[in-house]
Parts: sequence; structure tokens; C-alpha cells
Amino acid sequence: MRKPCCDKQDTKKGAWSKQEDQKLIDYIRKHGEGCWRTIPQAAGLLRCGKSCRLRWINYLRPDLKRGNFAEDEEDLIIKLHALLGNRWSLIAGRLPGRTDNEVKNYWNSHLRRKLINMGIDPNNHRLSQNLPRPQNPISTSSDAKLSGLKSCVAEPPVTKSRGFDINNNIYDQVSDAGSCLLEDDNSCSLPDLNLDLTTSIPFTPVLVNHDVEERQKHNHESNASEPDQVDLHVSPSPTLLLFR
DNA sequence: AACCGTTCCAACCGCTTACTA
DNA sequence: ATAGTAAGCGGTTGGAACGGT
Repeated sequence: MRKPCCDKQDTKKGAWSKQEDQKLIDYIRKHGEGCWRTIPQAAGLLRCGKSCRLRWINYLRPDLKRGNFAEDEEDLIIKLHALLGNRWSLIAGRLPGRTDNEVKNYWNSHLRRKLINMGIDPNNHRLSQNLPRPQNPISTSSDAKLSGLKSCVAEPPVTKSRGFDINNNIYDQVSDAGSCLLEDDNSCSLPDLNLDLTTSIPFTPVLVNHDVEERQKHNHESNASEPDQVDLHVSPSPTLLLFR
């Protein structure tokens, strides 16, 4: 059996010092991201491996973009959230240089509020009856940059054109998101969101078809309805899959 | 200057999944 | 087949920074 990842009583918590950062950077530059359990000791850090991993992924990685989110990034996050819900790692995977933590924080501190101010329920991307709602929610002043929002909140997917069914649940989510902003009827048109997940997946792991078959088989056998296994997560590509 | 409330984000916690002995 | 562990993930929290009074 494996050893536990760290001895909790000997590990340091809280903010990282520059020295600690440097130790971790130096170690990973030299040895790469290996086994996180062994990294703290090897790098001379009194940290839990989990903490090292988080620090590296969310803060120290050289490919991180950091800084303010661009308009198109905001737009994309909202669109992807409408599609995927709080699956931050999936969303972040489509925003090069951004981490799930960063996207999540940005959503919670900025975008959620913006949607609320626009009278859109951020949980389901529907126009809310209870939330404040400007007369012209889209074109108002500083939020004009979210003008793509109508489309994000949810053009229903027109077809299920995927070559394989990645998971019924994603379609459930899509169709749920897709039903939004309808305000009980089809009162607006939502023109430009391409939710077709089929053709743009740039990475086709060898195992995909087999995996999907297995999963479908398993789902069928167990009548499983757990929604979280969206096969999109096997794609390592940061390419924006959804909008072209 | 001091206090208070709000915002933001880094980091932690706990759960789930995948993997391995 | 089973149980234990590492890795990954989303939710939550603590505290620094900021703005208003």
C-alpha cells in the first residue's frame, strides 16, 4: 500500500513565502512535476504535497496568464458556464493560461454579480423573476461588454450531432441551459452560440471510442445517472472547442 | 487617523475518482 | 475483489487591500 501524502503535523500552512516559491520552482524546473507526495521533502519544503501541487498549478506555473480577464475571456466563461455549470476545470481548460481556481474566483466575484445585475440568474442563466432587471439588460453602460451574453445564456442545441454520445448528461445540461432566458416562452432569439460539441474536439484519444462504449454499456447496465463524467475532460487541449 | 464594511483571491478542506498493492 | 492512497476537483474560508465615513 502507498504511504499517506504527508505528515500533517509537520507541514506548514498559510501563505507561501518567496523562498518557498523559489524552492518549488527550482525543484520542478530541475525534475519536472513528478510525484507530489515526494516533492516537498525533495525540494526542502515543509509543505504537504497537495499544497505544493496547488501552489504550482494556481500560481507558479510559467504558462499562467494572470492579470485581468479580457472581454472575450469573460464572454467565454459565461458561455461555458451556461453549458457546463460549475465545472471550473473544464471551463479553465478552454481558457489558455487560466486556472480553475482563477476562473472560479472571477466568476464568484465578478461575473455572477454582473449577471445578477442584469437580471439573470447565474445558477441557471435564466432571466430571473425575482432578481433586479434593467429595462435593457444587454446594452447598459459598463456591462455592454457582456453583449454576447444573450447568446451565452443559451441557445438550445439544435442537434445532437455528436458522432458519439459523450454522455447523456451533458446534453441534459445543455438543454437545460439551452432553455434559459426564455422567460417562459420563446421571447428572444439567441443567434450565435454554437453548442455543437462534436466536430471541434481537437484531440481524439485512442481510448475515446472504447471508453464511451464502455461507459454507455456501464450506464446502460447500471442505469447510472451521475452527471459528472463528461468525456470532454480527457481532452488536454486548451483550444476553444465551442466557438469558432 | 481610526474604524468599519466590502471585495478579492490564495489557500485550505473535504469529497470523488482513478489507480495500485 | 478489495482497500488504501494520490491526484483532481469544487466549495469555502481567512485575511489583505481597498473605499467610505
